Amino acid sequence: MTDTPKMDEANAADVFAFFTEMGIITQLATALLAKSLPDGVHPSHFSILNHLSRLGDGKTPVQIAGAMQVTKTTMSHSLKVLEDRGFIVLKPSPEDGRAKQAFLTEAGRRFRDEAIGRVFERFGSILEAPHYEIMGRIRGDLEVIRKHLDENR
Amino acid sequence: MTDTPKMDEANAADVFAFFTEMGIITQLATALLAKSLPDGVHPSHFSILNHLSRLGDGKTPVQIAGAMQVTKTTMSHSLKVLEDRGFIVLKPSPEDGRAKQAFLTEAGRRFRDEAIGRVFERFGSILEAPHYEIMGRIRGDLEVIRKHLDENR
DNA sequence: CTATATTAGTTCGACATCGTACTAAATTGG
DNA sequence: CCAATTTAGTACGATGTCGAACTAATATAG
Repeated sequence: MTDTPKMDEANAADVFAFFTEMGIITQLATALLAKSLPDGVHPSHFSILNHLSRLGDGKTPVQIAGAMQVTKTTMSHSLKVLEDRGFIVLKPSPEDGRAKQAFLTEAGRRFRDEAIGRVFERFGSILEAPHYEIMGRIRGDLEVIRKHLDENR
Repeated sequence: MTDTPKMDEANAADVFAFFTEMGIITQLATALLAKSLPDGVHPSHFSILNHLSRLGDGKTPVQIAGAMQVTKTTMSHSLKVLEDRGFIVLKPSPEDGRAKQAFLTEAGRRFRDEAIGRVFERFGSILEAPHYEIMGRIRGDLEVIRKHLDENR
């Protein structure tokens, strides 16, 4: 009576279809985002800039890596790219000798603001009212799934 | 009066949250899938085997690439990996001199069947009734979004 | 029919991402 | 306090993915 609800064939098909759908949507959206960005700026780079802009800079690479759900190895590489482009600067943390902190430069902030304009424009020209409705409506459901997966990885 | 519904700041936040949520879920699910597979077998490889098993083999690389939403370059590489592992064989198409066809080998079929067992086991041990309910319920909504993005890329 | 355009697949170079292994700094336990 | 452990970041190699350019085969147009 205390059985964990087993995944049967019926569920399995739904689960599979669900994650497939998720993957394809993510991939299409990422491609769309990539089209809105100048050559050489990867969507992941934009995400980092956007993260620093929205939630404040001064974060450490490990913190950003955690937020972006990538390994610190990847973040180390991405931050180097952003630094080479002059969009961020990395300073040693005054509080922790091991850590660094990432700060947006003026150029980085400007780039992010301009890019987000183009991103909104492109997505806005494609999405229509029913899609906004769906996105708003199922957001809570997605959050439930995401949190559960995150807690059980 | 015929304005395309503009994306305003309110929508924008929802849209952003939506795609962020989608990306994270996809990434967590992919990581979970990767954990269910033996070393050296990438989730994308498994997806190809699964596709051939579910929808029938004999498909051309371009067809598979379309279904998996990757470029034919990527598919060419992936199929080579699968062929090297003895999971598929590529034969020239008898109907089109340019094309090839991918067929599952016995080993490939066996591998897929065993892998999907482990995948179901792992996902089944994590997902619970409410999650199945959500997945089934919002599947149609996701399909709407996916189709629309697919038609407008 | 023949020239042109399209399509299937590969090759090549670039790059994001990851896992492993390493160094240095901080934290914890005895 | 000191040793052992944990944590932040980097270096390196492997691999999945992509875009551009190419070849060969098919389809189309005149």
